[in-house]
Amino acid sequence: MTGSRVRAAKGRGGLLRERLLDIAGQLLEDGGADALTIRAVASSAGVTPPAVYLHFASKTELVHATCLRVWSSLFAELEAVSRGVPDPVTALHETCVAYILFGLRHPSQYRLVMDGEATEASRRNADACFRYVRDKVAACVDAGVPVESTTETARLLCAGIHGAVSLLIHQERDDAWPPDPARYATRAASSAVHGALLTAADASRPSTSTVIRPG
Amino acid sequence: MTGSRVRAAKGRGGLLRERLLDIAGQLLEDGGADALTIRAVASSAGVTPPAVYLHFASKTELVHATCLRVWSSLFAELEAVSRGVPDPVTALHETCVAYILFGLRHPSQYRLVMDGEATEASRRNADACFRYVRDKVAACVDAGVPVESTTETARLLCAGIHGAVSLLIHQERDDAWPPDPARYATRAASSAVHGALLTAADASRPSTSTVIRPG
DNA sequence: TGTACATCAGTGAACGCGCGTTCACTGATGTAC
DNA sequence: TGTACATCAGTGAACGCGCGTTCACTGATGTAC
Repeated sequence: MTGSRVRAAKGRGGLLRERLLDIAGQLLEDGGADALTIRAVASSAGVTPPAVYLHFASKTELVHATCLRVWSSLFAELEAVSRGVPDPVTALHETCVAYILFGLRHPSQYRLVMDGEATEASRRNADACFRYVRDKVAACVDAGVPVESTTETARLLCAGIHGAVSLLIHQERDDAWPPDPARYATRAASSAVHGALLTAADASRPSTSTVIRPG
Repeated sequence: MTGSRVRAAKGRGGLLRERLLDIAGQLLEDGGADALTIRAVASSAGVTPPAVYLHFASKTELVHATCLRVWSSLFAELEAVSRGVPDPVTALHETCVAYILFGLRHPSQYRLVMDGEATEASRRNADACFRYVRDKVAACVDAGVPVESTTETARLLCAGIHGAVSLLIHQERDDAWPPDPARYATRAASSAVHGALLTAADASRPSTSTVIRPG
């Protein structure tokens, strides 16, 4: 319903495709996954529903393409943040902070790619994301951080940072909570990194005697 | 479509209500939240859709009642597990393990109450669950475990255990992964407990020098 | 003990809704002669 | 340079689907007399 749309020139049909993806991302951000319908996207683009099928074979493909964009921007943010950080554990921590902040900034997008149905491509991207974190963990191991299994450590770490995002996204967003997203992300990332590395180094279960260390 | 159903006797209309809730839980477990429709529940109970409205004012109320059951069983499992564990950190750890195992055993139920839309009652139950964990943390603090903020520690902990469940639920369930859910739950719980307590005790960010401790 | 009646669990058919998708079409535009 | 034509972006109307929900009804059953 964006009123006066001019029809694309002859070779330029692909322009609408990009526009539809922009709009899909916006609808997702504004109204969540339920707002992402063929009709809403078309209407928002000032076009009729069948026009969408000129560029996407089905709704599934439209959603799929939207997910790919989300993954791309996540990867871009992750890669930007740890560039030039020499200490590998610090770099890992920064990566986790960036991950959490991305999730908090784009809750609907995050939900779509993480909680949405597991298509083949979404699985591949989640895998790539996991491998990215695992590589960061491997760099820590190379630097002398003791872990039993790099893969398991990365798994624990991913669980921690995903949980930090997920818990916040799926709950109270109305109050003044969190008061400071950056602080929350930092502490949650610290908790995930410390927890994963400590657990990976030492298989003992926590008890009062293991967590109270004489200062 | 359970064929030969006998109609309830005169004062016994409430029996169908319980039956509908049993079936709703089963549908949820078998087919996820999308499978939980008025028509499916009715059909599964051998009854017509309007009969459901004799016991629930709307679909929302049916879902709501189903959620209450999930919360109840989660609380019951949590309370059973730490009974009689003297060491408070061990009790906290056992609680986390039980939480994670519950989520892994009932993925669809877990998703419904955690990822579903935040109704007032669902928020109240999530709050109760959080307070339960926080009380366990408080017991650790009473025993001498140093934390800056009990509430924040509990928050980090909940993020960790929720993430452990969520990550596993939303992904690869086909492969032989996890090879051993009990082991996964134990390690993820250790990671969450260690991470939360360590981060709560020491606000420094992780770096290589802080995680490599001379053995 | 027999019968009329109010009660209540459940039925059957239909409603409107938004959805994804299809199909025959239209009309502007670049291109070949 | 002018014109016929193939191409291609998009339209308009309609389809079937499953959903939640409504409404008038039916028929068994416990109860009052």
